[in-house]
Amino acid sequence: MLRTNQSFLSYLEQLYKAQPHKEDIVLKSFSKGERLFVQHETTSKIMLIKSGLTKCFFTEDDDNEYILEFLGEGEIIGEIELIRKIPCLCNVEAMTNVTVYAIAIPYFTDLLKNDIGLNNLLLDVYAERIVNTSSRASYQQLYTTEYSLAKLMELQKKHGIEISKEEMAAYLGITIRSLNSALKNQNSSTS
Amino acid sequence: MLRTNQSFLSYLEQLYKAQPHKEDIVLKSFSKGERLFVQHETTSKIMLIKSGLTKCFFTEDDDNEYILEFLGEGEIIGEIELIRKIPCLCNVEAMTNVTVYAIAIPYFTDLLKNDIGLNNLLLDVYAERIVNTSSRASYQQLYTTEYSLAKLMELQKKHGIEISKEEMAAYLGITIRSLNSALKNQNSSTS
DNA sequence: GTTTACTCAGGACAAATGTCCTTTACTAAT
DNA sequence: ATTAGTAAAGGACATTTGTCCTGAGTAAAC
Repeated sequence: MLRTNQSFLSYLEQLYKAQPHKEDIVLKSFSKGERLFVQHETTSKIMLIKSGLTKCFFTEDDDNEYILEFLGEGEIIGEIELIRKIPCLCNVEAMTNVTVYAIAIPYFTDLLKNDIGLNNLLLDVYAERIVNTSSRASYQQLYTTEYSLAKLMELQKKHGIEISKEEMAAYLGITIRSLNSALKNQNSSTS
Repeated sequence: MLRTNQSFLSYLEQLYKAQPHKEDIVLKSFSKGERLFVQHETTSKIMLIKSGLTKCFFTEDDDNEYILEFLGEGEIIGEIELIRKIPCLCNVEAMTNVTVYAIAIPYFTDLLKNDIGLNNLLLDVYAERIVNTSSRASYQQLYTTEYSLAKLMELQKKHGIEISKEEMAAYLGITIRSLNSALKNQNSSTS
């Protein structure tokens, strides 16, 4: 739901500091609302979030959004597209101000081929993503909206994150109208 | 939807042949209906499908099934659980007679640590899985059942696979009753 | 041939979700 | 203060999906 990865962050911090000319990995900032990646476009950098919160989402038919995940510190983005040699699968947008390590593609490709440490870190990230995505696909099909909604509210509370109603609906794959109904039901059953 | 991986298959074939005592990788067979993995149980082998077709699915509340994917030749199973150090995430059941390469865990762990070729192959598999799973989660939320159903029927036709109605419903995350309605609608709109 | 048992499709109705539109409330301009 | 504009909430109704159950069709048992 909200993914972070401290070990990947410190791994990259080391690489960043170890650079002689600071040209393969550079720091970049994005303001709230800016897009780090745009669906269907190609990218020239791989990024790893140093601070801040982003959402990763599909847009279908130009208005319908579907949020895949919220990504926080230490999450890497853009490398799947590199590995698969495809344009950006989805949009990544800053929900707060965000700083990232932006990694040059030739440098990253080289790491992929030669650094088993990076490979192991990536495999670990991917394994976790697959577990999460699969479990979520399953329970969004098998359980009620209210269950997923409750989890989302928990997340918001726990991390002090601001998630708009639009974003909640987009994460749950329902309309705002339905979200309002679900929220109403939830309140009436809780109080 | 149906995943296969020829390059991984030939990679493992080579490893299999290269073994001096044939003890780290052994061939195993499963009859139609047998389970290669059982959800929540731990496993002592990683497997790679040499021939046949399997389904990978969650069971919730002991009766409700949700099929994640159909896995064919060259697909590896059980390694995510090893990497994440968790019990089996889901069940894997033979839909036809199946043969697999069964790989000893210490041997596989060693490969993970030292063989960059395996790491690269796995990363490629994972990247594809994440792309597929994400896209699917998205379109199952945003599109109609009929759309997904049409894709499933295509798959069945294209590969000459037998998918029961129960399995279709489990893949689509709907009940058989709803599947019947969807099938009826589909026929009336097609003919 | 009749009966029993089992499977499967679909009818009847309930619950959930979506579409469309009205109401409400708040803000800004005059 | 009045009006107009805008955004959010929810009412009314349609569609989709689910639960429960009936009835048709088939196969096995007697």
